[in-house]
Amino acid sequence: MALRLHNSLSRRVEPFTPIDPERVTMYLCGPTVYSYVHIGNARGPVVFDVLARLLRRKYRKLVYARNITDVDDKINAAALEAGVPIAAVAEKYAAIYREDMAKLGVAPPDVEPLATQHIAAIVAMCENLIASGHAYAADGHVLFDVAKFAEYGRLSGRSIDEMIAGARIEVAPYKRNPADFVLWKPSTPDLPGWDSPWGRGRPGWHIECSAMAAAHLGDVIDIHAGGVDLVFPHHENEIAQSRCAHGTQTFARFWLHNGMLTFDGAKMSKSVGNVKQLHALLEKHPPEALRYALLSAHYRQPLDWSDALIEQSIATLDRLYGTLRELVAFEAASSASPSIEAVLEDDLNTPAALAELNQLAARAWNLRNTLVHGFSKDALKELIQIKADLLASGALLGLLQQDPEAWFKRGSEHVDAARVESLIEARRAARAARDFARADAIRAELAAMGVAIEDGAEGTRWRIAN
RNA sequence: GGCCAGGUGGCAGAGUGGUCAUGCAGCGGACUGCAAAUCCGCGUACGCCGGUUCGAUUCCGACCCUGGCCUCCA
Repeated sequence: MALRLHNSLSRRVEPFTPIDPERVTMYLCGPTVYSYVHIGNARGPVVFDVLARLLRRKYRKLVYARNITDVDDKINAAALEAGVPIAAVAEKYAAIYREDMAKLGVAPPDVEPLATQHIAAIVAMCENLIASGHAYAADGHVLFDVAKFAEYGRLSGRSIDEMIAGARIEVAPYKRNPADFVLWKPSTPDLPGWDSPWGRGRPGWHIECSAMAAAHLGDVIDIHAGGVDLVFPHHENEIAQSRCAHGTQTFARFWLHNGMLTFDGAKMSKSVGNVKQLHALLEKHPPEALRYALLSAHYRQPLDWSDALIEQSIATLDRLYGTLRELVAFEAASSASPSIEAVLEDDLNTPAALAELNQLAARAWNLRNTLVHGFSKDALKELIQIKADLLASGALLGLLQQDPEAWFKRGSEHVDAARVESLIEARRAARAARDFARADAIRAELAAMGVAIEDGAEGTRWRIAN
């Protein structure tokens, strides 16, 4: 089956074909590193990580770029407030971002460009746009002249007239047109700045992405992704800058936009104040459950974040890892082609993929039970195939890759395993002696330690209680 | 106000013109000393009103409601 993706440019699902199948290019707008990100900020990186995994299976080479915006007014403000150098703020939160993404199972992108390392390219792009008449310098600023780009507004489906009519911000006097946006702006001595033909200054946000995408992926890229809240103005502006600077008919052939995470009935955002910080959630909950939760809805749909969603994700992973735990004795077959690939190729339908994952696990469980009751060559053959499929499907989603025991004993560093084992042995002895009061007392003691026990045919095993 | 998405069973959430999503929770049963875990079984879901159709949750139209963008934002 062929990969099909929803393209925001056409507002429909289209067959995806890269310009160069030997080198597929994808860009995702990364974070501005001025503070901790919230869980909503992780949705794009997670769902497009699944897309990256899919593309790597299908094509020989993918170049996936996810930038870091390390020059921004918010960073300046955070540094001022903390009384530390601006670069220190950016470096600190960029490092935390990388760590937290790794915990979520997000594979690092092929390139992670920093805005501050592309200043020369940004300045060159501004000069280029001025030379071609698409931008103008005014009052230390460089502005993009939206009237010079006929297709401005096409992605977001709005006209320049509407934008002007709906403008709620005060229009700066140096703008020719209220919709013109900043490519370069002046800096004061206390703020980061670089020398330029227009004086010492710093880049506007939109042009950073255009410059970094061009530097690492080329003038025309296959896929550009980001949150749906970036469609306007950020992505609209990127298209305008890139196409005009490069003289191309296309900037990104496919525009992919993930829906918003909501919380308390509204989009999760710092300005609304209804945020759940990713870093804090990772300390409280199994990271894999957070990833599962983020994949539980289709990426273009809104997803309401809640404790119940996390609990449900943990419960489902318990079941899946519980099945895998029963299958450790069976060696998985090799070179599996994940059966969930087909649904993922249908515009990244991760909920359907998760449903298939559960069905695979159920099938594996049945086969395992069949084998327990009597050896069957066919059942064994199918089981090792399904186990391989389950693991390969999980790998495509970035799930189920840990040792099942590690899942059930996560966070058990605080538990004295030797003591748990000796209590389990004492309980076994009490039960053998039919001293159930003592056996139950031991079970209660274990529960107080945060340990849950499961009696099985082969004895008792333990796990960390949810 | 303009432009976009949506409204599916207790909850989360796919999908489809006419059998089944899937998961969580719940209920009943098996197993267990009792639990837990596991297994088996169960529940007349598609916002509202019209239309098209032999048949619509699925297509069309109106209406109601929710969310997003229009300003920083994943």
